[in-house]
Amino acid sequence: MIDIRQMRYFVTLAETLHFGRAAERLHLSQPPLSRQIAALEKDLGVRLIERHSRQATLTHAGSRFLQDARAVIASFDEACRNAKAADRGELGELSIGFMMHAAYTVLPGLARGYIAAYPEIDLKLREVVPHALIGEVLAGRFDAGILFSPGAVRGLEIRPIYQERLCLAVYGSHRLAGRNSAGPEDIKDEPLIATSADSASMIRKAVEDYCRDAGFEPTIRLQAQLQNTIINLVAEGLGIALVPESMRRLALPSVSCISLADAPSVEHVLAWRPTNLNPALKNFLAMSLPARA
Amino acid sequence: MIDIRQMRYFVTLAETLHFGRAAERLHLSQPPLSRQIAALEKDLGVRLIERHSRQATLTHAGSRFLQDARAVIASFDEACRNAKAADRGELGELSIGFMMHAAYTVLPGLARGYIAAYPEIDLKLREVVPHALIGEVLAGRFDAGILFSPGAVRGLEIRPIYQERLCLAVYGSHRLAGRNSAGPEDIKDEPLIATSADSASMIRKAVEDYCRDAGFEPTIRLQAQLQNTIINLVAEGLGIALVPESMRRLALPSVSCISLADAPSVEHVLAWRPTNLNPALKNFLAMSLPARA
DNA sequence: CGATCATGATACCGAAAAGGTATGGATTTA
DNA sequence: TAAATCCATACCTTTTCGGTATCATGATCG
Repeated sequence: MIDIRQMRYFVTLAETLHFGRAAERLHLSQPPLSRQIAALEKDLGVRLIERHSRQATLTHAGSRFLQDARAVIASFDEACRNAKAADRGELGELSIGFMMHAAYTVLPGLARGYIAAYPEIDLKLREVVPHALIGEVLAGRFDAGILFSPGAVRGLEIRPIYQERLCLAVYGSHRLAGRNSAGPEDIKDEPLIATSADSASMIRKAVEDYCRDAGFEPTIRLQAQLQNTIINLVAEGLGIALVPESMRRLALPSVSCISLADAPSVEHVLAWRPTNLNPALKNFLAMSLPARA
Repeated sequence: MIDIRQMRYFVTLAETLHFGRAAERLHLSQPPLSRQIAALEKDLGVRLIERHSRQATLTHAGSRFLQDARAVIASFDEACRNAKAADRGELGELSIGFMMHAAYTVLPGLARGYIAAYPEIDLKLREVVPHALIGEVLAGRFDAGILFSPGAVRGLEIRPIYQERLCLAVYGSHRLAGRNSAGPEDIKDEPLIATSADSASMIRKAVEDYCRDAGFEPTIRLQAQLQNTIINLVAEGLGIALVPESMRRLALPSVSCISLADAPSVEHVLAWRPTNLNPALKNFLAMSLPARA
């Protein structure tokens, strides 16, 4: 049966039009080359090269076959290279699910760095509401997720990549609006706006712990799912809120963010299934280490 | 070394994810398949398939390799098919040089028929002034030429494909203008417009022979290279001319073409080098036979 | 929990194929 | 006409391939 080796032989022969020199270039003696070419022609049922006493010439079929064989060999070699590249995690696909907060903190740098280092990886990024993310990663719909630390989850490996402090968002006419910093005592009797426990429970928990450590229960007036909503409601004067510092970016002019003494913090983590064999994931994880600082 | 056979094995294996069934489909027993896959993986330095006790799964590199291998195999098989098709003259290139007259007679039908029968042949048609055509065919710049019969030419095979009669082109106010037919006696003392001997010598020769057979020498007043020019000069009343009947098509309204008794004729021939090995030429020649009538 | 089954790997053997050396035949060159 | 060039062929050795038999490892089932 015809194989790629015969194609390589033929291409070299076609380039030299000389059995002896082609064989030499192939690190082969001349008779095996003659035989392989003859076998190739026999299997194809087509004469590819015309042997004259002085110099050989390609037949029309041979010259067509030369074109095609070059293309086949190139794609063959590329297939082999691609397999290795895919194995090294330099070629393929990597899908990352992330919660919205990550878009304001670690995601941009991480994605930029990864794309620059692995341009051949098709990086798919999709935002997912935080509480759905763990399930999606577990189900294999994402190679990794960026979310607030959910504690230990069976079947997931988790690594902190970013620690973010909360700050106090107040509306312009609020009594704290001009302050540089605030402490837990300042929010003791303030009605707070917070995320519902099921959407971004880590923030909610951090807020509650912060208040409890100071000896009181927070007064949650309003619950919203999205941080944008919370900021908006603060702007409308319906209450104040503890929000991640990165949310400053989407704070409206009428909202000011005040640093908190001993500010509570929430942790961004990477989560992935340790059984995930996507080689691209390894590189992504390796790259996410230096970015930790 | 990796070869295309291992790729085929791998593709089948990847499609079944089962060594036993893949081997069966390949008309092979299972151990050789296992060994070939192992060898493939070893040569690539990449694990392509994960063996579990219940079912095998592709690694990421394997699934990439599957895509690529399919493409390689397809192009490999196509290269082989193409070589055969090229050898049968169904794929490749065929260049035909033709004199202008052919565009009014045999060329359109021939080209249409050939293109319809051999759509994968890149048919290159180029008009060439008649007296240059023989040289170009001899030099190999055309696979064949369509021209007036030049008699025997060393190194060329020649085959008549069309016999065309000459007719008499006269201007509107000429005394013969109303006639249905004419004979040699009618042009005895007429000043004729003819092609120069070096451009379309066959027509010139046919005209001269026609007159000489009737016992007189033609009076050539004007010589032109192109038939269009001749027709134009006739229209301008500078003389009358014997032109191939197909030239009626480009006759101006003021020119009428009159049939000649015992009309002289010129022969269109195909000319090609018998040493030309282009398989497409054989088919073209075969096809030009039925068109002879 | 042990027997059985399914699945792929390994060991070993004979057949096929590949490459090497020596040489022959045809044609060109000196 | 002798020498040289070039590809084909003959023959041998080595390598590779596929086949059979068998083993190791988990999964399945009574």
